[in-house]
Amino acid sequence: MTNEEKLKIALEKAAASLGLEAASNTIVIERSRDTAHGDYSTNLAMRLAKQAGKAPRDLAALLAEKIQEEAVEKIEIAGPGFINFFMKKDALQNVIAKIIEEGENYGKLPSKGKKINLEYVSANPTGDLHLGHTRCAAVGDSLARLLTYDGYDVTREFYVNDCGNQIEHLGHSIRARYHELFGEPLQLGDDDYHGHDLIDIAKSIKDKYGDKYLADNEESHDFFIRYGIDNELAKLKKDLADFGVSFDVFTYESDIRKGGTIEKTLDFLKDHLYESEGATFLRTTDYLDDKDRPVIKSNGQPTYFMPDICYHYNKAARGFDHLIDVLGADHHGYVNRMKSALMMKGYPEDYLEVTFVQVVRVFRDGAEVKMSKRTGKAIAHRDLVEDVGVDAVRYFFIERSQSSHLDFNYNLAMEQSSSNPVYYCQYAHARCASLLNLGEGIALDPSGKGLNNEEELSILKHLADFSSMIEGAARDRAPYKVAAYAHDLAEKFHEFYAKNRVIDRDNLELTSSRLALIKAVKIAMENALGILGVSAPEKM
RNA sequence: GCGCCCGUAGCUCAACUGGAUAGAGUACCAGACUACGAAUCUGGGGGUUACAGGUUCGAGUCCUGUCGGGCGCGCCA
Repeated sequence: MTNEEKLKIALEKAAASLGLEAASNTIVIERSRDTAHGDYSTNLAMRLAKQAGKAPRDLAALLAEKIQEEAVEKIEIAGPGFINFFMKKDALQNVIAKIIEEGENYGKLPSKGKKINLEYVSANPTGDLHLGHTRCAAVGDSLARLLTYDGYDVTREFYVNDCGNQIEHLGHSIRARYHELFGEPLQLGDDDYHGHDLIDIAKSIKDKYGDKYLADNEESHDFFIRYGIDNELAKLKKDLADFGVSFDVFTYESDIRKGGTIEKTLDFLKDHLYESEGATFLRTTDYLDDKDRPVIKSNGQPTYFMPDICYHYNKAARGFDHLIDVLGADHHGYVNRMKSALMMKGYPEDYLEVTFVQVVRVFRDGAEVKMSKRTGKAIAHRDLVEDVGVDAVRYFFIERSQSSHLDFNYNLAMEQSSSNPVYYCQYAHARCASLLNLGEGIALDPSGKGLNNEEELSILKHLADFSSMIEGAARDRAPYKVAAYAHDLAEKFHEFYAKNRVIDRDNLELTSSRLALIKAVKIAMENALGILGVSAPEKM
């Protein structure tokens, strides 16, 4: 049981003994920001003051008297009525043995027995990844690792849109480049893809098949599309894999559509459909939406929304307890219509959760670079990773809450890549490794004996908070909190290192304790960086 | 015009979901390696939390309005 839980129970009992009602969810235990305010604090007395008909400070004193909890060293009343808890040190020191024993599993929470489907990136296979995808990939992948740590059974999924207009344009664009290679003038429309990567694809077709597909017939039409999708998807997979991002399942829209799924789904939804101006609309306003949405265009073709409904029904049918989509914030209008569609099939409103990743605005050479796959002007994910490195890029995109807008200065990122805070964390890890190497042969003492100074206690407290940090970060879908934790840990370690000598051959007892502490820090750092998808090097 | 997100130090962002003196990084200034890695540490300046009201013991956080920015507004995806 964590300290927070112990204190909650003790407070609940204390309140009850005074005849006050304190539901456990109204009891908030916080880590004190200032060490002068002890280890934990609660505002309970202030919240119950009205109910008790007493001044907050007086009530706090009464509560404090009634609290019985062994791990508490002393209690103080402070400020407007805070109750501050000072915990006994021995419980804190146990954390070292626990970390060393559990190793890479330290901080992992027991299985919740719940399956989550997490979909992220799902970039269309029509061109290279840009920095918006980079942020979604970093956030989605870290979120998957974080939720796994928190005890969920996570399936990582990528949805491949291999149907529709964009794909037609892809096929047409490659065909145009292919014809260009045979000396014909380039014929690209406004809606086609102008990126130069398609030239390489066209060249590879010419190398492999010569002039076989110059004829304008159905076979060559389908060939260019198929070849384009396969090549673009292979590139996406490689770029993501090089970025440390992988998926358990790739679901193709073309597979979803097989077997008349769209027709069957329309039939299922028939009570929610109506015709207007030749098109078919879904009455999503009966649920959460502010407008009804077209599912079949007046030309008889389904809109993008229709197969998306089928896809989400498909995910739901696979037995997940919860669905999470990580989407760019420009899709926010999409969430209510999809939730509505799921509710038509009987799923609760919160079955589908959408985590939005805010747009990245990119500045280079003082001007904003607008995202555009068509014109090929956007900054490519691959170029950034090559220029700055995987660890620095991942840290940069995970460091801040994904819900905040991010202005990304490309020139600055290049200049500052060597001062990226990720190295601060990695350096702490490498220092730990170095110390453990130097101290090889000295037995580690994980009892925590003799670790009493300010820096040591500060590290111990932080280490003990690992699990509650995981819980909070997972609950808030906030991998950036793991980055903040890693940075804090590094800071506390560097501070300790600067003020204390670890290896002292004349004091082996303390050295043994400190080396065990170092070992624990190293493990915690490696686990935290692992969630971020950042490496933990032994040397730098 | 309507809806969603946002506005915090020169810049990029935090603030444990309403708590105590609003914190980090970066940039700038001044210090610290003849003992374990200076990719580090110590100290300093830098704020009317866009603005104006309101709610209460307490507001960067909640409510209303104003200003400013981004995104989205039935047959593009």
